[in-house]
Amino acid sequence: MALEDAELNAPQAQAVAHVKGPLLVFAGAGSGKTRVITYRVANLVACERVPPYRILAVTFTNKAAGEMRHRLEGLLGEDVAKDLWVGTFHATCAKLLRRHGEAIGLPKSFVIYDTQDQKAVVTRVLRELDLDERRYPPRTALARIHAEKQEGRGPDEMETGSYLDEAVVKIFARYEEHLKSAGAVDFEDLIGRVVKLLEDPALPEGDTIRRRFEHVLVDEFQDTNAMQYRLLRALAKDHKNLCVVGDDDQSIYRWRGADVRNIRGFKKDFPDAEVVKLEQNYRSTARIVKSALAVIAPSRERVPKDLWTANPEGDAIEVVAARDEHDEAALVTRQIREAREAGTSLREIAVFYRVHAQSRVLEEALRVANLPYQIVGGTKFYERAEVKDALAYLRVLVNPRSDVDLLRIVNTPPRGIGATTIERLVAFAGARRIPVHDAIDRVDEVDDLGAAPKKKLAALRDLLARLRTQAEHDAPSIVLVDLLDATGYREALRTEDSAEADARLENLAELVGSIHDYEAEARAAGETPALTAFLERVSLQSDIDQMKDEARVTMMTVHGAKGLEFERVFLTGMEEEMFPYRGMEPGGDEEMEEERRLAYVAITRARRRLVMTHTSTRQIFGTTRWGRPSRFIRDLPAESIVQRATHAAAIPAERFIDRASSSRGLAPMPWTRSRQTDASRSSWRPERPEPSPSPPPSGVKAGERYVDRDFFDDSGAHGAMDDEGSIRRGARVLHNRFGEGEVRRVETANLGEPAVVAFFPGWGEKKVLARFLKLA
DNA sequence: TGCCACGCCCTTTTT
DNA sequence: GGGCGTGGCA
Repeated sequence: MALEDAELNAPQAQAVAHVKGPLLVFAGAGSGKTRVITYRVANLVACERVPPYRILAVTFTNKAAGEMRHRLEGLLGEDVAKDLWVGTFHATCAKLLRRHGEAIGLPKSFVIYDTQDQKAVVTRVLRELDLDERRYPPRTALARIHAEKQEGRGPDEMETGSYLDEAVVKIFARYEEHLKSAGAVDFEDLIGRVVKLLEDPALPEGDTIRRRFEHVLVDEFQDTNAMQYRLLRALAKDHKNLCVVGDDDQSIYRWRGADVRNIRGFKKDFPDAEVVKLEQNYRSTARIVKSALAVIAPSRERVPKDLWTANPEGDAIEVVAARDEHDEAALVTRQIREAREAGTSLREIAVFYRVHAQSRVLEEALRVANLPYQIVGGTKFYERAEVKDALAYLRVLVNPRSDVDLLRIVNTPPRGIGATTIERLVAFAGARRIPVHDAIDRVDEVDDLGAAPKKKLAALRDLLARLRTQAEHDAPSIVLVDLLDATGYREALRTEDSAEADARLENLAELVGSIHDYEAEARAAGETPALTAFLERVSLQSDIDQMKDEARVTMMTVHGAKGLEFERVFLTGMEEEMFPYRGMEPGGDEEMEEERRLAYVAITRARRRLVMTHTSTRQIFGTTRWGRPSRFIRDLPAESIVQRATHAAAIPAERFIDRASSSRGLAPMPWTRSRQTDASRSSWRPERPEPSPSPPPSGVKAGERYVDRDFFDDSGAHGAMDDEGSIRRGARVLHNRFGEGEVRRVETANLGEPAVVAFFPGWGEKKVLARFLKLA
């Protein structure tokens, strides 16, 4: 029976299983946080006889939700687990709104606007209000709107101080109008609308929802924002069975409204809450745990916790200086290869970076070295233009009022409906405050349109009507396939016959595949596949959810790594201004605190081996940055680390000699360990490089610094990589359609994928994506 | 109207 | 480095 499972008897899980009422669990990194929640849920069902459909467990990512569900299936059996409500904040709210949204005027077929869609709305609003896009960048306005909505304020409740604020209020108000008219919601609305349902005493639905859940459990509670917390409190208002699990040291989403005070002040809102601290780390070696603690310790405001581990000391953490990002990538690649040869599975290896922009060079190096990898995040599949186009068609079929979607496809593929026509149509719709689709229905009334455009618009209207009829009875995948043909979308790409078009067709095929997957899952769950459900799933899915458990190296941002763990972790770009990252605006102490917590998260992902790399120079965003080692490196305990430099970093290029002290002949490595004062620790001011002491002769002992020229003799690294038997200039290659050819140039296609220009006899020069080629 | 080329802009993290 | 918008040209 479930309760005999060894996992259920783990001490940390037992500690909280039977507590009633509000419960706060501080779960340190690697202390078995998810286990706490799953055990508690299992216990509620198995021992307390709580019906599974009356338990709600909320997470932040679909992946976390999926994992939790999976574990619960193991503990309780699929039959029982399927009735549990396990999902992300957003997915859970979407589900509730599908059921009860009509009470607050939300149509059943509402669509969810993602960031791109929201930006399109704001851009349109700016035009309508005749505001200059330069003075009021959509991004900024949108950021402001979200910040307000995350606090639960509408345009009327906004506090205004400046002239800019006044404009934002107008934009905000109009933005909301557009969403309402389109039958659309943004991410904030999903939460906000459910809060509205729950808090409005005039609505019976609030009580219905409240009564439905007897127990509410929340994972990663430190990342909740004001509205999410309000939602939780509203849900648990009557029974107070609210169990929150989190770690304030791992709060890394302040920028998106997360408020650490929710977890730090939980006890104030729920004075009778039981508080449990889980401080034993089961995941990492002692050296890794100590290093993580050393990095988080200087944090100014944290709930005191003593993370400890009974695990062995483990290997020293390697801190490696590289010359530049290519040198860094070569080093990482080399170490990954060695790890694989030593028997570590690639699925147990991860490469982290602070920002996506760092991934390209690393990716290139892994690809050339023939090391399989997956990149999590970055340009997302569902955000690719052709995929968005296809989804826009589907969404228009479901909800014709969605202007963003309609305007996206009105002339895609080109069907002779030009900018002028669209402008007049939109003006007509705007003046009457009706959706654009309705304006097309009444196209004859649009006086300033000529006969030809009217005819074309009418043709589009009829096409969409036909497709809509079909969508009512056919399966979503069939609708999509037919739609791509009926609209001429696929044909347009075929005719284009370029590498990019091939890739787009490929992506569309993948989209059809993902609908098939969805349909299979829906049928397995006993549901009829529906377009709305598929679209909702797409809107709420992130790349981290797509992560496959395959034998390949995982590359991701540190944010993406939260909640995951790997045997071996490479933490790259550990330079001041890269990590801690410094964006356009200077950033305050709060942000520095968050960077520190982010570093803590990164370090605690590693089970056994951790390598940190930093470079002297780095090309990023088109310019060169000179970086000094990150302050987080200097916080590491000397006895837990070993420092090295690559060969290239040890013999710096001439241009550095003036900057560093050339007499020593070493790359600048100003990393004498010293405890910083509080003032300099939390400030973004560039610190003075400390003078490097002369390098000591070295063995491989922790705490020492040395340059191992034999080990890191990668001076020929780039040349070596070219010999890996990969596609390069002059190589003979095979293509499905064009046959055998010779590579003329290697380049990066617009889609960010490696592409080559090759000469194929009988076809001439063709640009093709590298993945469609084999070596001849 | 549609295509292409140029130039300008920005540049974190994500449900 | 790259995405996007604009402007000129067919």
